[in-house]
Amino acid sequence: MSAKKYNATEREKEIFQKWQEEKLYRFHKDSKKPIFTIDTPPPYTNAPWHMGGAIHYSQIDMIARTMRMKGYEVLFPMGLDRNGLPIEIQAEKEYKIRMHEVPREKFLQMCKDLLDRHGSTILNVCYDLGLSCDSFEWNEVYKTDEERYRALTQATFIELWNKGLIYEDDRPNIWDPVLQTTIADAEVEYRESMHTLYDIAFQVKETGDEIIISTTRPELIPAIGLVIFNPSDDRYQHLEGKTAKIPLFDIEVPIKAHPQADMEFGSGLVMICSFGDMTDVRIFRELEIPPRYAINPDGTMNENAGPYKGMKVEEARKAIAEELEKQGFIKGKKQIPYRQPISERSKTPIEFIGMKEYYLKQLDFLDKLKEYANTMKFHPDHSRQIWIDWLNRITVDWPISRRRYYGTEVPVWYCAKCEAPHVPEPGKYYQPWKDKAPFEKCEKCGHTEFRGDERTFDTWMDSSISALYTLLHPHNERDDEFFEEIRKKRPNYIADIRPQGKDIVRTWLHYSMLRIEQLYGIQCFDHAWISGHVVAETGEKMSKSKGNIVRPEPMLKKYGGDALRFFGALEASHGSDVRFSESRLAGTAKFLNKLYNLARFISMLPEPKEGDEIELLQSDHWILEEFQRTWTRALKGYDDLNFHIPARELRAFTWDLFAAHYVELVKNRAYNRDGKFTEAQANGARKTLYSLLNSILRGLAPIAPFITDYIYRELWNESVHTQLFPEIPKPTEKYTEIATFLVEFNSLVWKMKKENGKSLRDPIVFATIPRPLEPIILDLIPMHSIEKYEITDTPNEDPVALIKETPIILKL
RNA sequence: GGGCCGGUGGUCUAGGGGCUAUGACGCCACGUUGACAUCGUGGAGGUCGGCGGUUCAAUUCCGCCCCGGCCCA
Repeated sequence: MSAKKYNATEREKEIFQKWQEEKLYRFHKDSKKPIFTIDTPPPYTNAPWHMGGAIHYSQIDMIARTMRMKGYEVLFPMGLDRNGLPIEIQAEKEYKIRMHEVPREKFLQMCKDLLDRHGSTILNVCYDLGLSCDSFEWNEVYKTDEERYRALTQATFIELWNKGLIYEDDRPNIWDPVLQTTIADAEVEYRESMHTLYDIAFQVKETGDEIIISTTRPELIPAIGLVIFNPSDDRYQHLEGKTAKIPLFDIEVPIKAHPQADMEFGSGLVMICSFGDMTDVRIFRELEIPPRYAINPDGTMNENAGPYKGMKVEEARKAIAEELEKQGFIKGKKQIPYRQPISERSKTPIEFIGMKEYYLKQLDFLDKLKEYANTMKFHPDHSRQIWIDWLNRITVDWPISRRRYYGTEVPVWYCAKCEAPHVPEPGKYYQPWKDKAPFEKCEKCGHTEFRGDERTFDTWMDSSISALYTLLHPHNERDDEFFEEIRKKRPNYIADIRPQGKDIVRTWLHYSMLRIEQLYGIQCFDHAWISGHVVAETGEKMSKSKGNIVRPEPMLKKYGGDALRFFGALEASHGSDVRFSESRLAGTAKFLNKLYNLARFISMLPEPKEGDEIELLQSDHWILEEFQRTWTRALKGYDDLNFHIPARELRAFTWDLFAAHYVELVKNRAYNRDGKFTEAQANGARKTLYSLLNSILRGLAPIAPFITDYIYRELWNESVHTQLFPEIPKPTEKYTEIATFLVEFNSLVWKMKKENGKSLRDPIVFATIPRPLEPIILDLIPMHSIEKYEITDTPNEDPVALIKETPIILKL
């Protein structure tokens, strides 16, 4: 360790290489240690990461390393998520095509090419961060679009099919007109914007009275099914059972009282159409009114819209509003804020359209899941509520089929004659849109020809079994024996922990819990570790449109993986968002340099060997006790998987107390050039320095794995990552006063010498030293070159006042 | 409208009934002290979002309000 500076990026590359060669993080399934399994989120491969991905995954790595240092054999796989809509959208953009207009095979290839391109960019960041996934060394990174994985998705589908949990139904679904597919309610988000609210005049057929109905969507007038008012709305009681005549279109619909009508909204009369929103869907179903669609799946108006047929929804809205206005039906217009439901995939407004789709039952499982929401451990605990809130608002089963190409195929064939559905044996990967049906003849009618289903699954059907896949394939090879064993060891859950972002609780976490409950009747996870977002320094989301995206690569190049990891640990108080700031990142790099130089100093001293005489002085006992206190707090943070605490505690101890005061205090003794101390006493200081450095390195290893390993190997020829956390006795609480007094005393001495233009080595002729520092007097005297001193007491028992009032007299 | 999280020096943040309110970044001044200028020492900078309440004592607990973020109607 001769270099004055620690060149992080250079060293880190070498160290990572060494880890690979040594297969340091290999998961040994036959290990005697208890096993801990992590369901690593396979990052989605449609775009490179911003800082968020880098920080998030380095924290997940801290979980793995923490558990290893606690004595567990850790299964920490790595995968790449490659299925589903996001990559399809990316491909459409990149190649400027529409999926449905390209041959299926060709489109699949386009997606694959893009996925391969982005995948390696992400993995390179993982290497630079020093992630300790087994997969890196063995080229075992799994991909959710490989045959093995898709075969498992299909096998679980078939199993649930056989259990009767899957059904097909033709009902209004949330429809993305741009992507031309059904989506799930978990894939809907909202965009707040101003919309025009039109007050439209309808006529009561029986009386000829005019009634006013307010709507933001006049284009849905041809799809109207009925008009409702609130049962307790006195203004409209007389309308019950009457009929409304619709302007422009020759339609008459009933008027009814219904509690869904909001008396405060517009006139209090509401038109119910097929379909404007989920409420419309519910009311149509409840009152058994046949739907009258006005919008086609491609987002244009159909023949029910009469002259507006063929127009896009927005065009029709405008045209119909204009016509209503022209004919005098518009009685009022105003701009109102409106939360428009949009597809989180295409970011465009959704419609409700009837389609035959497959559904996975989830309503029947909500009670059980709510139970799990209470028994599963959440980090931080309050993130539990995110899932509970979602569980409480689920009202429909999960539509799982998608009219898209790049995904796991729905493994169903239909009899070409009687349409009876057939599912194959689980275990193989099926592509019904191109494979020959694996059936001789129809079970129902005996016909021998089949038609394969052309749809794929919602990509969460794949992602929601990642915990299962990684346990069944501990090295990305099927291993049923291992799976059976681990199932026996932990009868109540599948994987130990799911780390993930808070934004996908209602999807990834929810669906994972649902699937494993359906397949095995148990919790998927013992722990859910939910992290916040990494946002820009201003607190805003990082987004392309704002142009505030920070890529991790340049930061890694400049400051190194340890610094970025340490920054993440320091800034992410558990569960809260992290504001990225380059200047503070640079600040953590400084600490790593400090740690390096501290180690460099210690390494220049001889390390006492076994058999050497060693005498610890009270200074040594004091700093050991201080570390005990620090480590107790740090370990508590590790126990909670809240890395902010050990990062903060260990940095403060290492820099502000150990390096700044203890090292200065015992320097003379450790060198012992003038022989003022016995060799045993000198060894006491050296021993303490070495043993504390050792503990600090092990304590920091999960957070800064590169530099701690580099130093540890230099000094002890072993990897820090095969060690355990320090075993430290409970703090003795014997020297609780020294730190405060020492810091204060040193500060005073340094200040006085400085004010008097003296060098720190210049002697102090006479000093009075407060009583609490008496135990460390042997080191304190040479530290400040004190020639004569006196110990002073003070009548005041308050330690703070004591320092102030104790006359520390210094004569220079 | 409801829920959750948060509001602490210029910026970011720790803490949590009584210490002189923590640390980082930035700023100012000085400085080669046997590991370290990615350093050291010293310094300036805060009515801990607002208003009430509980208490001998509130930045901390309670209520209301304001502001920000996220989620949901």
